[in-house]
Amino acid sequence: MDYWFTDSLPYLLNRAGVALGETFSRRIARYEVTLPMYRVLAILRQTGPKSLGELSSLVSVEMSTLSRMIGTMAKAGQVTRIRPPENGRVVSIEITAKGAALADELMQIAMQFERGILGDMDAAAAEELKTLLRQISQRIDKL
Amino acid sequence: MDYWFTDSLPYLLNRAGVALGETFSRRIARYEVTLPMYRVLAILRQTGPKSLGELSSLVSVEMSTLSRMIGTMAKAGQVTRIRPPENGRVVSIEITAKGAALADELMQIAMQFERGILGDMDAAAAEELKTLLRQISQRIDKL
DNA sequence: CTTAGATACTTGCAACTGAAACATTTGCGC
DNA sequence: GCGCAAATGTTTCAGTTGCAAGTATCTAAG
Repeated sequence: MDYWFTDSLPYLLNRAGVALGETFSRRIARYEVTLPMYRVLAILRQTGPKSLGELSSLVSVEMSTLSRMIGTMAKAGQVTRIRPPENGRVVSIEITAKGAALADELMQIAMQFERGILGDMDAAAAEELKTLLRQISQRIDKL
Repeated sequence: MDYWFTDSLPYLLNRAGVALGETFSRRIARYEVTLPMYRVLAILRQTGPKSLGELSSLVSVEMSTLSRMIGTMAKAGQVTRIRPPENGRVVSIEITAKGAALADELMQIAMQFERGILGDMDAAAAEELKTLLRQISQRIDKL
């Protein structure tokens, strides 16, 4: 056997991803925001309004789940749903001032968190890692 | 702002992980095994019996969830629960012959899958990627 | 030997999720 | 323009999850 499961890419990726997610979730818990919610806020903050479908694929969350999530975020005053007149099927999600402020605060935490993880890791190695991760995502999409 | 969310490590990691997981799940769906179940089978197959707690941390699944999962896997005849006489608190999970055969089959698929993803990627780069992922998991555990 | 506390797992319950059904709007072919 | 298929979200419902409480076993102190 030349295959060792715990050395496989999906295993290592999942392991690191779950660990990162759990730890970061704990760090932002006091803001009453879940990790997927933070992702939505960060993306809206940095790239402007998005439709549900776009958001769904950007944050890797099922549209039905996301629809409900946006509902609670709207109730919390972090985002608003807007039906653009030019296309009544779409729902454009926009971040509010309150949501933007929250996003800024959380992204500060995220920055520190990432520094803590990458830590003394070689900056070039970190960039290489990210490039490989992007390649993997791309490659799977067209698999 | 020197921070770009969609270039952050947790984001890229999650994105790649979800994509990998979804695609692989679809590939093994016809065996009536979920991805976490496959992980359990693969680990038991390659490293022998494990307690629930050990399995839980190895596959990054909550113990309560895992306990129920092992229940359905036991019903399906893939694993057995054993109370070792020397320690009655622990439950030792062992893979059955049927489970082992299934694991072997699924790991073949996983091998092909991984080859498909890494594809033409430089073998050294892939190894580097894995090393970094291991480092990240370790680093978070002691964060 | 008894009992308090720790460990390891299981189960009950409320909350959440995903797939499928539904609703609405748009665009296309005629 | 009219009817129908496709696109986009929302809602429903059955199944799943995670936390907290419960159970069983072990360890150790007195």
